[in-house]
Amino acid sequence: MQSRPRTIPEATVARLAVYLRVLSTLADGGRTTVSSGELASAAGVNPAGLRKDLSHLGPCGVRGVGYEVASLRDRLARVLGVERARACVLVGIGNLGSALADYAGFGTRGFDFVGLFDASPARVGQQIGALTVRSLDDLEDVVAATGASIGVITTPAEVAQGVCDRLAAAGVRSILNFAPVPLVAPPGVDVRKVDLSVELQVLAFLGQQRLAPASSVEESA
Amino acid sequence: MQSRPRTIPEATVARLAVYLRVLSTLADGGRTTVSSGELASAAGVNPAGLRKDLSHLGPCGVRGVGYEVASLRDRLARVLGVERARACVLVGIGNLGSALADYAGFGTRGFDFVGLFDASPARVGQQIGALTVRSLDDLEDVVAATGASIGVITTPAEVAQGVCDRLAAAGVRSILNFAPVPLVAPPGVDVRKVDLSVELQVLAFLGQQRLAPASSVEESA
DNA sequence: AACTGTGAACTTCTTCACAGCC
DNA sequence: GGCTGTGAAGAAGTTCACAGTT
Repeated sequence: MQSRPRTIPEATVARLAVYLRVLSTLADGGRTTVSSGELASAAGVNPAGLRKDLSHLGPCGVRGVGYEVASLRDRLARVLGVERARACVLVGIGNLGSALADYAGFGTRGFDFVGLFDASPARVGQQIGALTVRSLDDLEDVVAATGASIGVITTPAEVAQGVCDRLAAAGVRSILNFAPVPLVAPPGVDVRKVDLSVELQVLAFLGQQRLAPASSVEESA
Repeated sequence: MQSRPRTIPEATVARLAVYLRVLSTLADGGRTTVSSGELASAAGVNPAGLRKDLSHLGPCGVRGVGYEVASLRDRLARVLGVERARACVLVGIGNLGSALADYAGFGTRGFDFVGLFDASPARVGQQIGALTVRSLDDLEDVVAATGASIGVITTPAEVAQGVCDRLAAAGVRSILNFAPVPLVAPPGVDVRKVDLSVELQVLAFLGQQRLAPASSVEESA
């Protein structure tokens, strides 16, 4: 009664989200069909990998022809759950938090920010987009009232674990953490981390490693 | 005349940056030695994996004892190149760009922002931290004058490729791209991408997949 | 002829288990 | 005894090559 494997690999899910974006652009441009090669090149991946990614959803294209842009787009949107808007709360309204709260990219992809929170009285009351920053004291009430299932943490590292605990206890099931500290959450709560300074550091290291391939990793004893 | 392999895997480099941060915190707290288990737990990784990561640098610890906090910290800092400050330019001073320009985490990790650029006259002249936003027209001059080797792109997707081309032509060797579009760069120029809406989408999908493990990936035909 | 879907080879990353050293 | 360093096993992800379909 079920032909597809139930789980899609994480790496594939990330690429599906990229394909969805490319397909939306193509559809807006009036394009009706596209081949794996063309789609892969627009998404920055290998064509065979793209086909393998799509194969997790079952047959998506027509052999000898390619993929139908609009229907593949809709299928990806359905699989990724873009249709049903998911309520998100964001804690820590510093520079980064403000940027994310205002980031238009989220709204069109199924995410609906329903609460912005900060511990600092100076921040509370501030208006960002359509929302007003609220006191961290209101966190549990808002999560309960909105049924928010996703939380984003952009606080300083020192308080991130405490915020994580409160989000999990309030019923949030998925947390995106921008604070530079690993968080532990109870079973049933996913945490995903984005570490901006690590990204820069990796980039810089790989660049320097590429430039000096013949020398040892360290030159001093 | 060279005992270590010349290349460190990318996944390992990312974790080394995390270990460095944890070690700095431990050192500031007065800690002198630490075991792989403790360090791994603070970094959110498996102890055996941590030891394997460190093994790429050669022997780092003392068997039966552990690692010396300060010396391991210094060694990681040296390997990752934190000592020599690297000049970075940032293009696209919207909300996200402003947040990154102001992000204190970069300064302490070997990155020195030397130029902020935006195409909009309304942004030019704005003060962020110690820097003034400059016109995009000045990009090549500033890169040449400062020898910047790293560029960060936080522009809208439509102009990101053009900015990438100009950065590469001006001599930037490593680019961190926050625009939601894959960039192509000439050989010798690394591009690394951070896609915030993909991160949220993956998080949301994995959460929903975990909640519905028994049902098929899609329920409608 | 063109292009998808997929088993198989390959590479990369992670985890394990234990030898070696303090 | 305790902990590091590492070869070996295992898991995950990527790429290839081609069978299958229109």
